[in-house]
Formats: sequence, structure tokens, C-alpha cells
Amino acid sequence: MNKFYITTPIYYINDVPHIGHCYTTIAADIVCRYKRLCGFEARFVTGTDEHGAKMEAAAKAHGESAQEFVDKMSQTFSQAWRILNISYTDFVRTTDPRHIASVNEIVNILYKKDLIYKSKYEGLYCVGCEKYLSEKDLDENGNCPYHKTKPVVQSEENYFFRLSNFTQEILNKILNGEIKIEPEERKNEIVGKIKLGLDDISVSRAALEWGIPLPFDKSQTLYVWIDALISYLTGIGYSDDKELFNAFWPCDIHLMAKDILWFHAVIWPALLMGADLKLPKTIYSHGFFTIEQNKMSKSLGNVISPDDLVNKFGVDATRYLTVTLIPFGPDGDISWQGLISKYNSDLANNLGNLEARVLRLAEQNFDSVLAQTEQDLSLAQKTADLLNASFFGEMESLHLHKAAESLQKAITLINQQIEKDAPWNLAKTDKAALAKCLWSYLQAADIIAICLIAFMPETSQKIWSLNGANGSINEAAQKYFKDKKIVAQEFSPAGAQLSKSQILFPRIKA
RNA sequence: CGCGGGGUAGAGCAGCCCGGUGGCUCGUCAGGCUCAUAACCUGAAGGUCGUAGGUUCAAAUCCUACCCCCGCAACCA
Repeated sequence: MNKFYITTPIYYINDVPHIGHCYTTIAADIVCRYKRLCGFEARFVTGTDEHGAKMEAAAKAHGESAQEFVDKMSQTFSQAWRILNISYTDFVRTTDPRHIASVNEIVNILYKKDLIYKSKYEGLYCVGCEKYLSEKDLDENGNCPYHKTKPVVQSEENYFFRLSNFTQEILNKILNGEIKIEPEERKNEIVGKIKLGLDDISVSRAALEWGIPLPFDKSQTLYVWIDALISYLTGIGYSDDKELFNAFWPCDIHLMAKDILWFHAVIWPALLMGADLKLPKTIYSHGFFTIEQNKMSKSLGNVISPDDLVNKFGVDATRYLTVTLIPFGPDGDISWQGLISKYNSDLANNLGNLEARVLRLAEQNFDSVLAQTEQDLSLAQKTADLLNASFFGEMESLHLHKAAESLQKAITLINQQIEKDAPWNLAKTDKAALAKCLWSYLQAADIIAICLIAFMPETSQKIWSLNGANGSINEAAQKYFKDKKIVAQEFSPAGAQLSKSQILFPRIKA
């Protein structure tokens, strides 16, 4: 069976999950579910990044030990993903022993190959911030912008990774598409930066307890970013299941927000090359949200949590809205008003209302059982044609908002046909014709439901069942995705007991 | 001249690579329908496509200059 491997970043857990984390994770889940329906055996790794100075500080601020703190925070993430129905196959915590084993293995390889070496790092250190600042961080007087004090020149012994060795190779591989960076404009940016040259990077810290000690020098701990990236290997068994690892590496898609593209597009491939591992195929970075034109920030109090969304819209609608509200790739602005408006138009008015009106007609005229009638698959075929022309291609390119758009167009197509048929008139004149029409709507709606699975797994199954189709929609979908064939009796069969009309998505007042 | 993106109807976007009736979603207005969640369907109004030049029979689309917005600028996770 074909293999597929997708990752989200492992999230830095100095705070609870918000809509940004959800965005990446839901998107990855949708892609992963879609690939499974396409017949791939898929792995999906997410997790939490738990080391580093910030984490120590955050724990201290909460009056807890670092371990207590990360245990608790990590749970808020895994819990959020459970609620959102995220189908990950592994959740890596960087404090897991198996992860520490992966890290040690990789770091040792790099050290033995002399790709990691000891050197002196000298920089401007702000005592207030407890960190090094670069020149550009300083204000016009050369002071720390937060503490208004002059930073001191300080140096420490660190280990460095020979990133510079890989400059040309990485550049070539990005340019020739061996490492695919998407979207295109971000790729240009990365290429431009690499062309300016790469310096070796410091990969260890001396005075940091909360981290993974370097196996060859326990007085230093590994810089958190290197630690974090290696989780992509841990999550498919690098340290404890080499067979699994070999089956799924290299990764098909690393998905992330644009802020961390540099690490994934440049540093990560270099580390992998250094360790003689294959390179990820696609690195896809999506945009940031602003909320009502403002940056998302705690001090503004505009941070949207997964709980906020689920309480308002329910799980499936949250999944759908989060990834379709803005184009997938560039930055975008979201607002409660926008979310509600899209919820009402796409889910309540279009999809939900379609289900309700069709089931209601069947209920009123046939007591929810459509007898065996002449088959008319023309509407279902038209729906399928529309989706074949757009939906599948958009899914493959990760244009999730466009894929959803084509689903909406398909639903509109059915609504238009209903208008044309005017089944409420047929109810008075020609029951056989009415049954035939209703049945054709059900078939078409079934195709919508099948394509909607990745976005809204529960709603899809529900529509499938309401429409009198048998069994699991997933099996039907796998079959359908393969040959795109409409087999009427495997969808809503004639004679099936339909559900009474119900409201799938109640309208929400703004 | 650090790098990259963008400026298109009230809002959000597509079109630009491969010049030739400016399209989509939401909103607004009018009509239709009554099966449906005041939903659905049809139609209309609304844009000198950032500015100024240039190329061309013809430019949102190609070229030049300028103005404005945003992101990145690498150990800040």
C-alpha cells in the first residue's frame, strides 16, 4: 500500500492552544484523512516541544517544576486535538525517552562526522532579558528596547553545526524541486536568503538545565530547535521501530506557519543531509491570522481558543470554518462576524438546508421511504463531474479553501435542480416523478457527503445515514475515490428508510 | 539601491505567467417559489483594476518610474 506521512510542528507549549495551532493541525488532519480515503496508509505526527529557557521561566511563573508544567500543558494540546477529532497517529513529546534517544543518535552521528564542533559565541547579552540580542534588536541608543539598559558583550563556549557546508547543496535542491517549498513566494524568499550565505549555527546552550544534554558533553544542552525538528523522526519510530521508520521516511509534507519556514526549509534539510537521511518532499507554510485587523495577542485579549470555537459552532463546523475562512497560504484576517457569516451561508443555508428540504419532502409524501423507481443518475453525475474537475485537484495542492468552495458549488447545483424540478408541484400531480427526483437529490447529496468526510467526518457520516445509505461512509468513499463511479445501490438505495427532516446546522444570529 | 509579497465593486479574494467582452463569495436592492433553518432560485445596482508615463490596432494583464501597505532580515520556539 502507498505510504503517506504528514506532520504539524510540535508546538511550543509555554501557553495553551489557540486558533493558530488549530489551523495547522486541522489542515494537516484534513489532508491526512483525504489521503487515507485515496487509499494511502498514512501517518500523521504532531506533538509538543517542551524544552528551553522559556519553558523553565513559564514553569517558574506558575510555581511549578518544569516537568509538572510541561505534563500539564502537553495535555491541554492533546485534549484539544481529541475534541477536534484529529486523527494523528503519534504525539511526540520532546521529553519522551524515545525522543531523547533519537536526538542522541542524530547528534552523535553529526558529531562523529565533525559537523558539530566547539567554538566561542560572542554577543550582546541583556541581563534583564537573560538572552543575547542582535544589533537590530536594539533601540536608537543601542539599548535593550525592553530594559533600556546597555547590553554587555559576553561570550560562551557553544557547539556549532556546520550549516555553511550545505549552502550550495540546499540551494540546488530547492531550485531543482527536490525539496519543494510552497507557496512559491515563500520559496523565493528562502532562496534569496540562502543566496546571502549561511553561517554555522550554535546548537547548544551552556547554562540551561531544562533540555537534552549533549551526549558527548553533558555540560551543554541541545538548542531547542534542533531538538524539536528531530521529533519528526521520533514520531515514526526512528529510535524504537526502524522498520516503521524506513517505511515512512522521507516525510511527504511538513506543514507549518510561515514563521518557522526557515528552520524547516534550510536547517532541517542540512541536518538530515548531515545524518545521511532522505529529505522531506514538500514543505508547506501557511499564513498568519489577524483578528479583526489586529495581531493575535494576549494583551489585546483577542486570542480565540479551540473551546471558544467548538462551543459556538460544534466540532465539525469548527474544522470546516477554520481552514476555509481564509485562503490557504497567505495571511488573512478573521473575525467572529466572518465566521458566523460563513457558517450560516455554507453550512446552515446551503448544506444543512439542502438536507432538510429533501428529507422533508420524502417525509411528507412517502413517509420517508422511497419505493423502487426508475433510476436517474444525471444529477449525481453532474455533481460528480463538477467535483472531479475541481475538488480533487485542489485537495492535492492543499488549496483547502478552494476545495471547499467547489463543494459549495456542487451543493448549489443541487439546489438549482430542485428549483427547476419543483418537486412540491409534483407532489400534487405525479408521485412517481416526485420519487424519482427526490432519489436523485439523495444520490447527489451522498457524493457531497463523501467528499466532505475529510473536513467534517461526523457530519458526513450523519448525512450518509440520514439518507438511508448503509454502513460506513468511509468504505464507500474509498471505493468512490478510486474509480469515481456512482453505484446507486451502494449510495442511498431505493426502498431505504430515510430519516425524518432535521436541522444539521442551526442558524446563528450575529 | 537588503529580500519577498501586495494595492481589482461596501468587505474578502480570482484574473496578470500565455495582452483582446473585468469574474467569484458575502453584503445591498428587486422579483420568484413555498419543500426548507426569514432558508432556496432568478435578476439588478455597484469598479476610470494604487499613480504617472511607455510599448501595442488593443493592457488589470508587458516595460519604466513613483506612492502606499505587509511579511522576512537567521540562533527571538
